[in-house]
Amino acid sequence: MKQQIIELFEQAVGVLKEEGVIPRRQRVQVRFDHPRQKSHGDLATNVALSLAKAAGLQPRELAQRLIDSLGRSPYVRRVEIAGPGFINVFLSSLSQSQILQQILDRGDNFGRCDVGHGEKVLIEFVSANPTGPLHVGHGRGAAYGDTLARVMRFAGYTVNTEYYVNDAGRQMDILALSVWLRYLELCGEEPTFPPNCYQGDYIWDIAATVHREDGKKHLYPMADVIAAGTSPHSEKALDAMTADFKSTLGEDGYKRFLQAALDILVDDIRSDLREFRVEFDRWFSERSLYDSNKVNLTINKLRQTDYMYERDGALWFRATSFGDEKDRVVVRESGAPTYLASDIAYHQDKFDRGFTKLIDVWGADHHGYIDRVKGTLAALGNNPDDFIVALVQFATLYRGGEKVSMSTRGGEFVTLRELRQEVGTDAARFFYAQRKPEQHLDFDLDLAKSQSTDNPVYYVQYAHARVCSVFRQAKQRKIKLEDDIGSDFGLLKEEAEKELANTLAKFPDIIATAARNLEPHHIVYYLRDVANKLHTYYNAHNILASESSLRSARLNLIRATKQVIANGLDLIGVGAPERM
RNA sequence: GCGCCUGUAGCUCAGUUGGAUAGAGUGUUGGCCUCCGGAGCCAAAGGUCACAGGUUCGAAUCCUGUCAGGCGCGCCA
Repeated sequence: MKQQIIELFEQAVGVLKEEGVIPRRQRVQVRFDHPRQKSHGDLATNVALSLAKAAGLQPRELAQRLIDSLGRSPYVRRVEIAGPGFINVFLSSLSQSQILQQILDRGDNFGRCDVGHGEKVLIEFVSANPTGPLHVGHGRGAAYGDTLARVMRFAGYTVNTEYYVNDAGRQMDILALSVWLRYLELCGEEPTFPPNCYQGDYIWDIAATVHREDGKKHLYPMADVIAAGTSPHSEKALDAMTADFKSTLGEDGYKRFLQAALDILVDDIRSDLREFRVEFDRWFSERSLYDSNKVNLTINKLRQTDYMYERDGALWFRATSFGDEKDRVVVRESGAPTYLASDIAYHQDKFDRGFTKLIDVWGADHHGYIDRVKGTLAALGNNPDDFIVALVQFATLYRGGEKVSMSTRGGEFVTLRELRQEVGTDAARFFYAQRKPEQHLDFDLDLAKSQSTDNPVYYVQYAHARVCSVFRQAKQRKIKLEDDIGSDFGLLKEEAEKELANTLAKFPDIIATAARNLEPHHIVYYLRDVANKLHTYYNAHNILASESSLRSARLNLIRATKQVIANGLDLIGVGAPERM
């Protein structure tokens, strides 16, 4: 509907251009928004204000000229000039009927639009190291990334989602070592377990699996593994330990522990996310980039540019040329590539696969990493603006008004699984979806858990269930619902009905805004608005008790409402229950 | 010290890319079911949009500076 009004005004602008009132070369973007105040009409535009200078006219005068050149439309009841030169448009009741019919016709597809023009987008999110279960911080990234993917798909982008599995590198060595040490304990040994190894109980579970399947096959004396003369607590000593561990067990032994850990941990993460209603199109292995030699190839390509140099035996990327604070090491003095090396290869690979827009969802603590990745991509000849990082701030949990303390280091954190079990997936996803990503999130566990009026999830779901309930009643009273198709929406003259219909009409706009700005939280606020309008209407007017043709129109109005709520909730990964 | 994010009602937060008299939820106070689900509705009260300048028809929004909080500044990821 809004689009049609925009076109109407664009034509009027065209006419004025013909007449020379507006300079022909002037670029004009007609925009309409929904005024806060009802007296300002259904839609309002500021074109006259923004073009006044170029036209050399007073804004109000230009507004009048525009209105004079306006074609007729059955959807427009009247237009007026207001304030400094706004043009307010009042829609006809026909436009209202039109939109309601459209909602019913399009059903699950109502709200779809094409702001994306099919652009190929790759959204990478979560990508937590497979070194333990996901915690509530990952949960926020998961909820945001998944919702964003759904919204962008709905808005006409071709979206793929990926989880980048960091199954290579130093952390993996430490993981495998941690499992082996626990395995030794299961074999009856008493190894010293360094504090910088992984402490979580799940390491025991993995070790137990290997122990059960392989027996004492991998039992070697600890002495072979502890490098002489180093403190067992330093990072360097840990590196020495992992190196000795690998040579002692050999390639096969090492891989046995690593793979056992990866299989269990990645599976666990996958099922955890699935129950959170988050599924990925692809789980991309970091190791595969090494196996296919892509890391080397990409680095060699970079070497051919002026942005790489050697210093202190290491290979550096000249990140400062791209606004980064300092240059960055890509290949260490030891010859081992850094995390950046595989990241360059991975992101270049995304472009190579034909994606033209890359969106990465990262924790806010990684923001210092953006410039260097952007820089490498630019150095490789890509447009750095096609690489977008959405930073997600951490969530702080509150229970009983108290902050729940969390430290990843000691393995003492609230897991996503615990959160799900405590508050449920619906509430958890709804709470995450409420905030824009860069906002700090205070997550009130008691509120999310409460099955009461306080909980905002129920407010929206209740509206949906309520409509379902009316239809159940209608059925019970043997009201013929077949007649509802094609009912006369012109009969809906109550203020509350117009308000509700008007709100429903905004849905496609909300989707477009959410997708364009990568801000799905708009949908949550919108749904609350829809629910409120529905509840208000419901309280003020009796639907089933009204005369049959009016009743039919009213039933279809709330049926359309139910549809919009269901569509919106689905986008944020929350269920729309028929009863509660 | 430098960089990024944040600062809006008692509390938690929106604010449609610069629009008209800044809005929700929650909390407080007061109303509303003989009736389709009261997990609901209506109303009142609550504001120096952190502060100071600037840009213009017009600023919570853009620019500069200051203050406060969070995060980051590794040949870790």
